[in-house]
Amino acid sequence: MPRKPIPTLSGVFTPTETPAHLARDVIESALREAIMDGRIPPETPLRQEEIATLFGVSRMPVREALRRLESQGLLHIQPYKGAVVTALINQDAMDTYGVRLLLEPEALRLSLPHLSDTDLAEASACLTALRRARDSATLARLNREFHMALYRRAGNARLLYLIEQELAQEERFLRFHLSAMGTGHQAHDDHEALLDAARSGDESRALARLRRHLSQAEHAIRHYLADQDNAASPAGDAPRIAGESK
Amino acid sequence: MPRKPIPTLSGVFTPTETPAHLARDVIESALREAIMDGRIPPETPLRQEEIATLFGVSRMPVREALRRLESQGLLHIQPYKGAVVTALINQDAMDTYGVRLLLEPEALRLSLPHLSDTDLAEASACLTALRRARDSATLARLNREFHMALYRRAGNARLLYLIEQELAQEERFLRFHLSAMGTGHQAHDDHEALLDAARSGDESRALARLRRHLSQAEHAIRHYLADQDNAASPAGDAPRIAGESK
DNA sequence: AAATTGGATCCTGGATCCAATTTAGAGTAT
DNA sequence: ATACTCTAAATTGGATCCAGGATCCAATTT
Repeated sequence: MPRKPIPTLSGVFTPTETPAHLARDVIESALREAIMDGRIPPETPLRQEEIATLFGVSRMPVREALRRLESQGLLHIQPYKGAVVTALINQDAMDTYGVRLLLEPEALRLSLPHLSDTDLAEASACLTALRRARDSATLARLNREFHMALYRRAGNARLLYLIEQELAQEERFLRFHLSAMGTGHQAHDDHEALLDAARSGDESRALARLRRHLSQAEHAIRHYLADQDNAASPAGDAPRIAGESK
Repeated sequence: MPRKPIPTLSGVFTPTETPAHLARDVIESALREAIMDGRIPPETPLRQEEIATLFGVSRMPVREALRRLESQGLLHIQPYKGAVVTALINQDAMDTYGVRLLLEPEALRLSLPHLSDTDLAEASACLTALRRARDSATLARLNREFHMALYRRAGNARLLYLIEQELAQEERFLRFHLSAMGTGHQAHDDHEALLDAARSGDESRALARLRRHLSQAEHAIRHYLADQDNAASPAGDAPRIAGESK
């Protein structure tokens, strides 16, 4: 009989934390990192006392850190019941691509004329690193960094902030599903073509590449999720989808 | 005589959605309202102790409330220095309009085919209420509600969430400055024309109206802010450029 | 045996106390 | 007078303690 695995926090954090900053900030960023890259999977309940002892502090800074992470959408807190890591909702992932198709081409258009050689070199470095990266976490992170390198000079801080939010969402999603999705080699060609167009400063071609890239990514994920839904019942043990358990 | 049925409690009590008035929640919403209304003007420093005694509680729930308001962008908290109410839209923050020009037309486009008569009636009700509203707070709120009524059926929750964030920013700004800006009669015509186009289902016309509306609003605010800056520093000082200080 | 109830235990919310940091002010020297 | 230093008050950050709600389990009832 399939027991549902209850995630715990054992061995998630390395005990190295240096108190360079305020405790609540250290804890907040540590928890955010851990949630983002999947070391703390969705649905995990976060006990204040447990986290406090893990970091060697009292529950107080933990509480403030949890409060902020809740506002950032990473946690769900219920009164007297505690904090639970937010589930990855498939619909949210799809919605994100709709938003990104609006925001990112505009950011690229604004940024393109101001891109320096250094920016392009950094983007290129991301691609070479992407080629030899193996684990999903690194792949997802490099993917985000590549995109941001191209948008960086857009000059609209609010726009860039929103894009970063969306990319963080995607990064978290990919960290969980990339290995099961079959790498996505076509995304690599898209990236190369996009960088190439950006190098030549060809706005319309770059925008077209970017739009195609995002559309294909959306299509791939949509297919992947549909397959998962179909395979959910007959196949014995498809990769777990967050929120599936009871 | 039929036996009297055994009475039960089903349906006697409304399933109250606010089970417990936690102090931190009460304080959070009270502070948010006060900040949005302008009872607490921008740049005001918020002392934890002062708020705590005002609400008859300790500083603890105040701290958690402040922490969340910070994440919502209404406060700015610095370590050991405390919380100050965030400044309103200024010259640097005008790029929210650039974002809105991307997000809102798309939301309208997606929503337009699914708008029901009820939706249109609600939007219309907002406009009639707008016509007789006098205070800035009501005007600003109705403006937001009118826009959201038209976007409501877009079907992309993430998109709608982002738009609500942007509209909330504008609402707070308008509450403060609408009276000084000269009401904005042209905005009213814009709204009428937009609703009219939405009623007829004419997508291209509705989108054009909306884009024009947003552009004009941006233009009006930009002008207003420029005038304020000039009036603030008559002759002697050069007008402050954002980011110039220090 | 199933359902309801009483209660032990765990966990969170809030209060109070202490430590760390900033800020204001007094005092002194230049 | 101005600038600088040092101290004390004010304010925030964190620890500890207690109260209240949630959850689980045994005891009692039906």
